[in-house]
Amino acid sequence: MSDIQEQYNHKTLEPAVQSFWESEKCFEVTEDPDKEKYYCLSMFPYPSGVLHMGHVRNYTIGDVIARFQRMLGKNVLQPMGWDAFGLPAENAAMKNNVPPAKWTDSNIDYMRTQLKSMGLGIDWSRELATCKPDYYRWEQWFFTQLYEKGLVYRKKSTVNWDPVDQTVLANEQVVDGCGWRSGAPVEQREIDQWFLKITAYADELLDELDKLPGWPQQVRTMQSNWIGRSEGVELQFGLKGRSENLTVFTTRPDTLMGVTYMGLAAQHPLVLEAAAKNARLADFVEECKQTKVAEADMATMEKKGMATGLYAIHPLTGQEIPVWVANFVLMSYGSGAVMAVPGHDQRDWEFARKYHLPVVQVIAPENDAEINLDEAAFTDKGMLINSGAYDGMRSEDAFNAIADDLGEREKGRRQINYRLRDWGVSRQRYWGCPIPIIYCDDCGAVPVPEQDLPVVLPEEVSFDETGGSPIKKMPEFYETECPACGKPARRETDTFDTFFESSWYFARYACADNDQAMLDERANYWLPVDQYVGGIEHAILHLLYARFFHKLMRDHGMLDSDEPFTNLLTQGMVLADTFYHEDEAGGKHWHSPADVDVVRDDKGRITGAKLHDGREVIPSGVSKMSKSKNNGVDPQQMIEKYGADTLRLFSMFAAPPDQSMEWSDSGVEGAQRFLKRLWRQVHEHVAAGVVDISGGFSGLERPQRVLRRKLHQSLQKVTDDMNRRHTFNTAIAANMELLNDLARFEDDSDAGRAVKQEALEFIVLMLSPVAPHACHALWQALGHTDQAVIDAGWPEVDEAALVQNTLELIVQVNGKVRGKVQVEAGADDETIKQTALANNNVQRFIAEATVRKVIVVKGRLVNIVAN
RNA sequence: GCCCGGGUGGCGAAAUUGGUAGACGCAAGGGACUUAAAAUCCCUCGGUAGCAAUACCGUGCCGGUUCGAGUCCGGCCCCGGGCACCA
Repeated sequence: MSDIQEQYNHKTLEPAVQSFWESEKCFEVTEDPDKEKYYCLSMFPYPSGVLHMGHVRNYTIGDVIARFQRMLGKNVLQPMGWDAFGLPAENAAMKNNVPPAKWTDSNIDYMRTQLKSMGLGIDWSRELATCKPDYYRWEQWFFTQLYEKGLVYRKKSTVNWDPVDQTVLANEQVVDGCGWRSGAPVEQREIDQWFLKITAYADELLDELDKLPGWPQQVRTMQSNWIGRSEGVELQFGLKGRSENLTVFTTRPDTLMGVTYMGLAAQHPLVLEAAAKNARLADFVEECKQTKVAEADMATMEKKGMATGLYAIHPLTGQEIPVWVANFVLMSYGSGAVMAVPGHDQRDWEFARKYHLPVVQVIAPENDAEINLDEAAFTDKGMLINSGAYDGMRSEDAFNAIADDLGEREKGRRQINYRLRDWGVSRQRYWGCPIPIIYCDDCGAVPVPEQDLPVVLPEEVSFDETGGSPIKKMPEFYETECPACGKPARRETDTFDTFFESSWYFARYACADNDQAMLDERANYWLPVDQYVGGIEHAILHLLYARFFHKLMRDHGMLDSDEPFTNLLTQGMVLADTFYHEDEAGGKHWHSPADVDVVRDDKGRITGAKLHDGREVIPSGVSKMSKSKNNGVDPQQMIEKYGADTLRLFSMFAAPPDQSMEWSDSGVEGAQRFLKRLWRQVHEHVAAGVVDISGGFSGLERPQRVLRRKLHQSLQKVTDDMNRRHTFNTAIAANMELLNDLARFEDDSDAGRAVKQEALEFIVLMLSPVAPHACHALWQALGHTDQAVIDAGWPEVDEAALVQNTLELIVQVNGKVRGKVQVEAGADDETIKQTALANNNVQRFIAEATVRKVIVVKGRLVNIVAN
């Protein structure tokens, strides 16, 4: 690496620097008690085939942070692996007739070379793939441990069923209510599935959100709302002529006297019993099954119901209340029954209006506000009316009085409820980790004993056209013996939700080579992850499951920490322009931005767009890069054309990491222009010899002092941007500004060249996390031939260089800027006031008025209030 | 429908704790260099008026708090993410 290239050429530079890092094992790390550790983790990719720009953005952010922390002297771990189980492999298997394992393996091989060409500082010795038995055996083992602890159970739950293909469909595979392959309307079907008791950890998962100041507030809020802790009352309504009760939960017991009907889920046993004797009700129950199992669909569908003929008994008044079946009540949440208060709940109100059920007001506003229950429900708290003994109480007092009265009569009790539901982990799919359970006619469900693990997923399989899981049709897989009694038994053919694998991979990286245990003491050295980086779309599910799993592993004695990720950065999406043309039938055909030239007017506004062959297409704004809009940009082509440094620089410069980022070809060219300009300026400087600046700076002339002050101010800002704010776009902009100043700084004196040497060195150091290949070479060019830039420390601010003698202040009159004044740095408020009032333009605005007040904001501005 | 974000020049954005709105970059226009092109360098660049100094308007919409609001508060509109089987 001694030959310095005069011309910037990423094609020779980048592979050379990458092989230096590889041969020197620069990023392979071990536990070092003498150094502060820093674990920087990016969400691992699904091996879909090729890297996309979302990956590039994610891994560049992670790499910039990792490299910056390394320059701060920390022992930095940055690992990588593959979230390798999942649905796309099965789809590809059917489309291309290749087994998912083979498809996945070759995707991993290709994507690994792509990642390496990005120049990421990754410790590849820890690489893992979740589809390998040496990984998933441990989650099978852990599942059996959780089973023994009672944290795992089996219950019926609802899935999307394709009645033609006779398979379970993922929500994604249901398009407009029909199976995407068969086109048949989907039905809900209840099947036995395995669940993890995440609700047992609901309180801790909620409370510890407050102990995660390094997480974005929006993610904490979303998780908090998802867990949805609410305090209310669980109460029983009797049933006329029957012995059983209906149990419901309400957060508004103060409205109990306003209950006018009850709602039951279509799958509720009482409804099914009634439907057996009532054909119309049976038809309605069938109709309720014709819906996709997704909350958004449930919430937006037309609310429908039907009377069951049953009557509930009000627990306090003894009044008879009609029991309805309602399609929006779900059997799988709570008890499958709700009490309806149409006067004070909007959904109940709409249902009541539709079916002419009575609406009773039992809460009145505490102020004299007018309300009209013919227009909408009144959902605020207030004063009780029409509620017998409770009349005149405020909602809060009535809550307690009614809860107490229900308690005394043994009809109810206070209860904490969660919106969070237990985690269903069963999937009726092939390409996943087999659930280690054996079903025996005599012994029931028996966990696979430790010595028989792993249950290996057969990899030589073929799919039929229905897309059903091949192992469900493979007796050689599912026929086995009961581990308890030895009789013939059947192996579970469902696999785990792929969130299972991604819930603990961050811990496995610490000890991926251990074939004796899931985790070892090295996990406690590296965990918790200091910085986690990934897409905002994972704000709830993945991050909540990973937090839950971490606590499970802690409570199993494998980890000491309470939370897996100390700091979280949620990156925004990558967007690009879209273009289409319409065919005669009105169908849209999307064209890749790479095939389109935009047409602009003389102000640069886009007025139209044309394909390279001249055909007109319609610009349709920006949206997330996707196959459906054909607006993806291939990172590999970008790396070949411009180099990894340019691609990294552009993706960090175009927007702050947590915002969405718009792709721009000319923006990429701008990034390359800047790198070339830096390259040229460094080489022009060193052509006259490198300068030794170890002796420090003294006796500088004013322009030299000004440049040096700007340099150290910029360093201060960039350090804060990199460390605290993670606004890499403004860190890069500050370096661009510096380089602009430096280009204008023409001073070939010894002192001038020393100032320039320092500035160039700092710029190279500050940019090296973003553009590590170019900065590696430039650091050598600047005379550091015995030290790689990754081993150079982050530069330090010279406080003496920051000192400023005069300050420029803004002068406002009534909040509007009217002038600028120069004052001595130490000037007192009175001097500042007088200087401001003396300003010519300021005088114009206060001459005719009386000065009422003068506000001096130190170091910033003076505001003169006058009228 | 529910939860969470976002909306600033022609475009991506900046303004960090309520204190100069538009840093930095892209696009565009003008110029230098060149036989020419590319590359590079210099200048202009929110709108209106003005030779200019400067003035008025301007951060999705309506209202409020404040000496001062892109930033805080209330109400709306639009766009995006998530909603438990895409990952």
